[in-house]
Amino acid sequence: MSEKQFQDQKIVLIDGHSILNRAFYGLPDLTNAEGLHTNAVYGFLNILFKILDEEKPEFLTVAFDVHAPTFRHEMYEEYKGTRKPMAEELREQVPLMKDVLKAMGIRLIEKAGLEADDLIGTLSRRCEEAGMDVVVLSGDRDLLQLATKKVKIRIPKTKGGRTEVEDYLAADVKEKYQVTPQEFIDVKALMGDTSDNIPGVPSIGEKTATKIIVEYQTIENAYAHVEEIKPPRASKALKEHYDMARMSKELATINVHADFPYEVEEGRIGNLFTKEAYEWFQRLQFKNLLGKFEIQVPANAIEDRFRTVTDPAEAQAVLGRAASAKTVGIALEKNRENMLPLFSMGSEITGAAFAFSHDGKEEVVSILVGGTLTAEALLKQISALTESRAEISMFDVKQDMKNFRVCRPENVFDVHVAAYLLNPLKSSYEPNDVAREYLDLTIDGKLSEEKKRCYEAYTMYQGAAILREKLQESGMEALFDEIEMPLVFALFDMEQAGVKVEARELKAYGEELGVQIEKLETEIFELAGEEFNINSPKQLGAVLFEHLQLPHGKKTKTGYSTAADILEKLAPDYPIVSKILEYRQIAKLKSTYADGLAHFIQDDNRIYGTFHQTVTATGRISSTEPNLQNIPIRMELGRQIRKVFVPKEGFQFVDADYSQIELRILAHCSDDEALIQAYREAKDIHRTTASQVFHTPFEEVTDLQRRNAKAVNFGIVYGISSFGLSQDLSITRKEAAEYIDRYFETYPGVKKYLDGEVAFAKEHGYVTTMFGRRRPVPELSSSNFMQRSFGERVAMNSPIQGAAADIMKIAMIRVNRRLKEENLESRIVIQVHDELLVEAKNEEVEQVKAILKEEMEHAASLKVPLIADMSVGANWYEAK
DNA sequence: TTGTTCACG
DNA sequence: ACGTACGTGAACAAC
Repeated sequence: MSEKQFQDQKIVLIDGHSILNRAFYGLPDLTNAEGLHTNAVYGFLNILFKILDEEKPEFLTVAFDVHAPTFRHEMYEEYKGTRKPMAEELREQVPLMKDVLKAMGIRLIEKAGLEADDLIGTLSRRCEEAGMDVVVLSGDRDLLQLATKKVKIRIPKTKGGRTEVEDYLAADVKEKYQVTPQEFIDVKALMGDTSDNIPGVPSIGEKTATKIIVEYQTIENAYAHVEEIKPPRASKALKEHYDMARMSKELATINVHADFPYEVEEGRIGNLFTKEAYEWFQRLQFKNLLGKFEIQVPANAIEDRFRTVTDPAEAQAVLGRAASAKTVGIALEKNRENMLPLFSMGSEITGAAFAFSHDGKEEVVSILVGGTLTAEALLKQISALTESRAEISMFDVKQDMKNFRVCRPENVFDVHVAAYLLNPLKSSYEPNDVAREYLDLTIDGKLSEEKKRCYEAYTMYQGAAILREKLQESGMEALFDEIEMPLVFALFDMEQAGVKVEARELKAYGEELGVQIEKLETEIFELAGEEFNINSPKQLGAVLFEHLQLPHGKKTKTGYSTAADILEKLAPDYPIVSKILEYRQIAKLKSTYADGLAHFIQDDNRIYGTFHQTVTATGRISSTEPNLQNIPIRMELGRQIRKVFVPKEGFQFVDADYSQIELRILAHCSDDEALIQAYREAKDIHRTTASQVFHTPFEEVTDLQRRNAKAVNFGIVYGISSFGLSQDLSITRKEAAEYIDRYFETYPGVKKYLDGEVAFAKEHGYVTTMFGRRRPVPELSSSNFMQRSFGERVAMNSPIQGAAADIMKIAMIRVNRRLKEENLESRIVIQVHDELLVEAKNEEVEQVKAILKEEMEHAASLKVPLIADMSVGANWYEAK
């Protein structure tokens, strides 16, 4: 190696086994489709890319021991005599790792008779002498002895799921361990290291070892002054075991003068993202990492068929052919970030891709706005296409409607919604996920925008047929066609309507809360005798349960629980606790509702929230930005906020909510005679249950008995457990179990039904609602008791909660349709699971009430009556 | 980002 | 012996 040839260039040296080991224990078990374990390889690559990104080195080499070492973790277990089975899952990833690194063209080094430590030590020394900057990556602190001014040791640590890296130059070692890297060896020689089979000197630990070396630098020098060493215990130990210390030092010293051939140039980093690497990443299903590849290896030849068109006449011709196709996949691109719904007409289309089959030939065309083709013209052409008889397949139709007002309910297929129905448990349904999962088409890598759009359109085109078939196979085609797709448009209308909010009154309400908060704060600090952040569970826990010594209840992972149910038990005895509860309540109202809602009020005094159709596991709708489904009602102070939700001038609110829809569904599905009878006779169901469960005449049921029975009824719907019920009612588990037993004696059909659902779920892996909606229950096959119990509760709850959601969706579609067909100006503005809020024109109120009642009560025909209660008011508070 | 708390059905 | 009621979303603190 010629002198200073590589001056100021940088090399990264990696301790292969050690990093692989770290990655393995830092990540949950991952396997690819073939069942290969991949977590260690995946973790290694992530750390590798992170380091390369930060260091930007010219050279890279990964060192391995020739024989896979017994991993540190296992040796420790062995030493403790509690050895666990060999981590075969890790062992099998070693050759895999090497293959992947080779595919990326990375220099590997391993030498019989030399440990990776020695290879790295020697290389780091040689490279430093060649004038290079050296970065050593290892999970092992032994390598700290290699640190110099130019050799940086980097040690990745997994901290709460994320990897952080500790960096050590020579000075950093000194700072942290009080000794130089060279002296670090001597410290270790004294203290020993069981995991590395370094004996050390008995009775000398880290503290004493460090003290001795700080004073004497080496064990040899320490031995020369052995009589002076304090404490006497250490002095004696060193005198007796000096040989051991010398031997330990030898063992602990990394050889930096090993003899093996190596040319720096061999480690030069080339293109890591080779075709071979891409294939490996695909096989191992590292889809996040595929994005790093510049080159796209086409999964098949479709990309060759992509075309880009910018000429208006040609665009017209393409869309003309599309209009006569059976199905057209469309992907639209807009210019600006999503606008507020009210002004969304301002979004401009910048391009669109279309995929379809014409005369037996597939076309995938990207049309670009610009030059002679205007946004307006393109949008017009697209509108004409959506008016044709072709089935239009898109992703997230509601969003495209907001941007461009395209599509008709009659001929549209929303891939997003279809993918959700097929598996409602996923957290996202990106077009690329759909392509990979259903079309076996991996779309990754850095692609031009046009190509991305082509792929998306192609996915929509192919996806429509494939997803439809899957929906049909799983009995959800009618649910999709008759409920979910029409609902897209009902939700769109609802979002467009928005809801009016009195901004000034909301502000006044918030200010009033602010005054109360300040007052409470002062009082709490007074009672606590100190000031602290009441919003911090950690600080609050410290004040209550440590400083003030209040009896604490259960603990959370991070400390004492300060949840309301714990504090409520203390409130009667400690005034500070009830003040805190009050503070919490009011602070929540101010931050989340008063201040939170104010953000969303537009210039027209309306709030336009988003209602999501593809979020919940059960089929319910969810609401965000803001969440309009959790506006306070239970407590009077919070309930006041509903007064700021108002209908516009000349309108009133009509609110309609289902009466106990879930219990009625339970009655229907379980076919339980007594429950059906009770509902048919329009009896007070909680009182009836109380009367039966507590063997008390109907007329003599006490309020407490009724309240308890109500909790049991709720519990049944949630998938009852005696523990849950006992918590809710503050009774013993035994008593709760008795309530449940008596409930099931009263309603044997319910017991049979719930058991049946669990059995079905165990056999098939999913449950369904009466409308065919599925929810997978993977937890049921878990070996973990907790998980499995959760699965059982889910199996009992989902068919009921899901059916209620289905029924409400049907009602919404029909109500919305009738409001429009009957040319009314009234609109649904909010849905809260079993409740619809309608902004109704004064003259239309009676008609709206009739429509709501009729459509809600007849949305499904059950064995018991379905009842919806109506109420009219000048704000949401009054209309409830 | 993750955990805790709490608002709703 | 385990440690829970079912389904959501937002604010805040702390890592």
